[in-house]
Amino acid sequence: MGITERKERERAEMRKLILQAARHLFLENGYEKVSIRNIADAIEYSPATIYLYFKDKNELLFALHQEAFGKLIEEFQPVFAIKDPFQRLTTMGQQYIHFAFENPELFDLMFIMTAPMDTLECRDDVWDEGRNAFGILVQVVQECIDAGVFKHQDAERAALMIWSMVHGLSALFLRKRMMVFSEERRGKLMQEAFELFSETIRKGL
Amino acid sequence: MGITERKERERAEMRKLILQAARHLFLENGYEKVSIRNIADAIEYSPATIYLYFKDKNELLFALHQEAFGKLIEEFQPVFAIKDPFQRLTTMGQQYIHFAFENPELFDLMFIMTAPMDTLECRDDVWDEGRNAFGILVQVVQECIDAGVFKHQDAERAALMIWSMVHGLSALFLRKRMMVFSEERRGKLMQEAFELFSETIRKGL
DNA sequence: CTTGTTTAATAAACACTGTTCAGTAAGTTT
DNA sequence: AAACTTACTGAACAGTGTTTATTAAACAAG
Repeated sequence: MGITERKERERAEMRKLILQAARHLFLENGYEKVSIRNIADAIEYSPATIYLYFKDKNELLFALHQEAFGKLIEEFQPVFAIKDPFQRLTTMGQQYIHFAFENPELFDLMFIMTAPMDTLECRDDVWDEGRNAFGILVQVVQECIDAGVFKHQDAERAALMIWSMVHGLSALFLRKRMMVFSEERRGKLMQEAFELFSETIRKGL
Repeated sequence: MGITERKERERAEMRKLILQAARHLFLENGYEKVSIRNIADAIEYSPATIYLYFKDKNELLFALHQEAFGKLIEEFQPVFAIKDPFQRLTTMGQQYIHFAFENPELFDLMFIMTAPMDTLECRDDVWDEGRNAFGILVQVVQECIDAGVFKHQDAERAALMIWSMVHGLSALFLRKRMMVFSEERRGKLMQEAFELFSETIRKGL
């Protein structure tokens, strides 16, 4: 009876179709302007159909959020080829910021919006995507410790500190709080702040 | 002719009444669940009336955002009494995080939501509130430099680095990204990360 | 005091939103 | 061929921000 399997396949394909349309609209117009009806129109189905494949909009956003983590980790791959552990770490930080700049909507979904997190919370699940990505950072920090670049011994603590700095810089920018600086200075100042941070932890951590 | 002045006074009072109701509902139920109709109901006016006093919802949010900066700076006052400049700085950082924890909705309005910033952007104004608050930080950092605590000489650059770290920690928590850690460890780990940062800049900046 | 004019407030509508549910039509099983 | 299951949808519900024509009150001028 390959029939149940075919149905399952069709179901998975429909989910993919919905996500594909959602992703497209999302990246094109930004989250705020994408409604279930828009997605339904794009795939030429009724809005109600989407609810047969996703519990609600948050679950759909969560699925996109998962996808986005795949993309981030993919883009992280080149840094693992860098030999020097400290340079591996700083390049990773720069990559995080770069990802935020180049994929503002995805970054939002991954690290700023609460909506996708609510699906996790209501079924009190763990945030695997975040855990894994953070795990990578912890490992790179650990390698810096092992190489004697950092004197401090708690990799997780240090990783959280680094993540916070790099995330803060990105989030303040994306949420338009870099408006304290003139448009011309903004980019340079952010780059300088990041470099200052790198130097500071190299000397002081 | 005190008549135009009275009208102006009445107008200001109405604005205050709207903001008061909005603030109340906002803090009670969170931004997402407060509609113009809710506010109108609370003050027993028609929804359309609100549009006679605020261009749109964003402008209303911007007004609340301004208020919130007043509260933050008010709560900053005690730190200026601290003599040691470095301790003044670290206490300021802790105060920022504390404010985010205790006033999540206000913090959101001030530093995370884009909506209130959009009113500034569309009338290409400057973000005075952010400028002033950041200015305070820059000054405290400058005092650390002057006292010889930091070797690095660019106060603004250092201030942006510090703001980013402290903001990142707060924002990641408020937007539920501390879910990478178990509920028990969360608070302690954040505190430790902040202290590690303080130590690191004391030694390395 | 009665005009004419300005102002403040509103009811109603517009074009949306996420979500639910009864009903239909096709696919599958007996 | 009849019974059952599944996939899908139209229509509705209860909300959202915002605009506009209309009304009623406050004010100014003759």
